[in-house]
Amino acid sequence: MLYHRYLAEARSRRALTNVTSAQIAEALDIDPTQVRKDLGSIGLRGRGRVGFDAAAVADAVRHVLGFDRTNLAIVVGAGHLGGALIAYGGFARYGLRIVAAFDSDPAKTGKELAGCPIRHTRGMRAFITKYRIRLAILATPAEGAQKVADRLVSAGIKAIWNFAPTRLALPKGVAVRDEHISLGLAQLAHYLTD
Amino acid sequence: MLYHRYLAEARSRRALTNVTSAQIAEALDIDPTQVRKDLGSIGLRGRGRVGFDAAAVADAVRHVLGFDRTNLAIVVGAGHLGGALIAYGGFARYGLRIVAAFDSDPAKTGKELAGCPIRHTRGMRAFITKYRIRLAILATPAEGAQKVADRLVSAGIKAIWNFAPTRLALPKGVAVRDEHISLGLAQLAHYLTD
DNA sequence: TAGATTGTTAATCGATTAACAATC
DNA sequence: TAGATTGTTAATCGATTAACAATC
Repeated sequence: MLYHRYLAEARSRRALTNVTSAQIAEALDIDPTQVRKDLGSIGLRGRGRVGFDAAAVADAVRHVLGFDRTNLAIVVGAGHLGGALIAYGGFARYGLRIVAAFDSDPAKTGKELAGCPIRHTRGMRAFITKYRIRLAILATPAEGAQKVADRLVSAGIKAIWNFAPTRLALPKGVAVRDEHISLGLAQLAHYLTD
Repeated sequence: MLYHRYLAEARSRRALTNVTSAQIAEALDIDPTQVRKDLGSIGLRGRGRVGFDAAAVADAVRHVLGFDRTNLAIVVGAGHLGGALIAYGGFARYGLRIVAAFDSDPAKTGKELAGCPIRHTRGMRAFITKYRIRLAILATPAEGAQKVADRLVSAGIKAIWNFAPTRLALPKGVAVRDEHISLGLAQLAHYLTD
């Protein structure tokens, strides 16, 4: 949901206590009725002539999105992209804590990046088991991705955030979210050729 | 569209000459009728009992997506993420050619990364004008993003691929594609808390 | 009270799916 | 010819929008 970002921004700009469905709708470019329905569906009631309690909405949205619970995660693949994901501290406020990165290249392992240790993939399974990691961020090249994913799953990973530009075949019960960035590129390229 | 990736993969696996709407639908988990409609809408006709000419479909899709025309692009922000985007060579086959990167930190400028020169943002406007760049990839922190975007637009940029975790306000006529990665995270986090 | 805003039901719109004659 | 697959029209489904009485 997009509500989260809007609320975070709006509240930081000015300390507003109430927000109407019309305001949210305006900012997000959707229908006010839609906003009222969404908010209603997660148990929020507004007040006539006043609107919704901004803080309550923000909290409820955070809760629904799961951002108020911390998930431990590992990054696999400490190349440029993996490094970017590790170094970007912004995931913390979404409840994501990257506790380690793994790479098969000994030249990369043994160091730290932004406080995050980079280990060799040898120890990956043991680490996952030991810390009961359920979420893995896959930032390897496309080639090895499927193999790595299989290993992750067999070690107990329940959700994979896939940045490798390939489609993974995974058993049911494991959630995957493909971040195929090139799709966005397609839209822009299309626009430019008009 | 997702057709592109499927076709590229399918054709590399085995040299197939014909492909049926059912096959594509199966692989992409959509309805066969949908596939026939989409293909029909871009002028492709299939043949009864045979299907579609795989090569023709691949070409037409590439054309519609604009991947058969090369777009020059610059990256702004040569941090971890910017570096990842530069180093990842995969955009070339989508018709994107990153010709330079810009950063305001003198410690980063003057070098090359994967054959791509990293320059100081001072010279950005002149560069955009000189090479008639229309597409910019924004990989700065959220804070400076809006300012950078404004400068890009005033220099003639027509499309911005925004990786900065913020919403940009831009004039009409400039296309923006927000790559808010955290949305994917939200989905996964939600799954894990079930 | 008066009026803005909600919650919800009904209507519209579009997209997805089913059905089937036409085609190769 | 026989049969698989298409192209397209019709039906279904869901999501979005409009309308309006209830509420604060």
